[in-house]
Amino acid sequence: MSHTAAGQPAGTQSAATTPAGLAPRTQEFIRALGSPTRQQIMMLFAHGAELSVGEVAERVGISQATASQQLTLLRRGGAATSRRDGKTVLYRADRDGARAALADLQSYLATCC
Amino acid sequence: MSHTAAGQPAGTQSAATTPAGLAPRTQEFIRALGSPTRQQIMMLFAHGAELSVGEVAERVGISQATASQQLTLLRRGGAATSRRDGKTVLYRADRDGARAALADLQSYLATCC
DNA sequence: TCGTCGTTTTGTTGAATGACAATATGATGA
DNA sequence: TCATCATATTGTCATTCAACAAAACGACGA
Repeated sequence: MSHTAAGQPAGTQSAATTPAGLAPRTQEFIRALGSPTRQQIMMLFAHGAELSVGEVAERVGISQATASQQLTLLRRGGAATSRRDGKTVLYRADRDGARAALADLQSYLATCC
Repeated sequence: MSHTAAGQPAGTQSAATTPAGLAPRTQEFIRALGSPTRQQIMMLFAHGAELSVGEVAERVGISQATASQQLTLLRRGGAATSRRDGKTVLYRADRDGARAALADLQSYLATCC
């Protein structure tokens, strides 16, 4: 909604030819969301829901090990965050990461369309 | 193994009021952009540039067959469009497709963050 | 028509990925 | 401490994917 700030992809300052490309972390974000399974996982986080690794595994229908693995990828891609609550680890969508990636994507769209 | 649902009830298919998920075409869009090579190709389309399959192949450093293949995926994902100009086929970013995908992504973000 | 150029499709191969089981790590409570 | 539960890691296997070469398709010009 707000295309304020954000501006250029942080960390990429080559302004000579203006590659108008996506920031590396945005590319990783997109890459993280590029998997059907991980997309499915992200869907579970709608409405700010927080879910444990086991719950994600059960709902998606994958083993707990796989869920943990894929959640790690989502976290590294800036699409999800985690916090510990006792024995369990709760994951949810990464608000800031997603907004940053979307803003970058938007600015890219502005250059190519 | 508790089957306790901490968030949404099972059977999230019927989303009458809230989609709470990405549209299939948006998922395909993201999936299309999930490959580093295809991201690289999309970068070439900055500023509305139109390129032939051969030009894309040369700039990215892949064979022409591979370029054609990847461009097809981008087109199917709604990220690029093509038009024939004589013998060559020119590709460019799909303005409408990208905007639709971004809008969907944005609305999803509104629900999950 | 024929030949050529550009693109698409087909078939194949090596690398990356997703999935699982088994094991290790870490945290809580008795 | 020890036992147990939840998660993370390791090792392995099957599938998917990106890339190429070669053949098929399509469009122009001679």
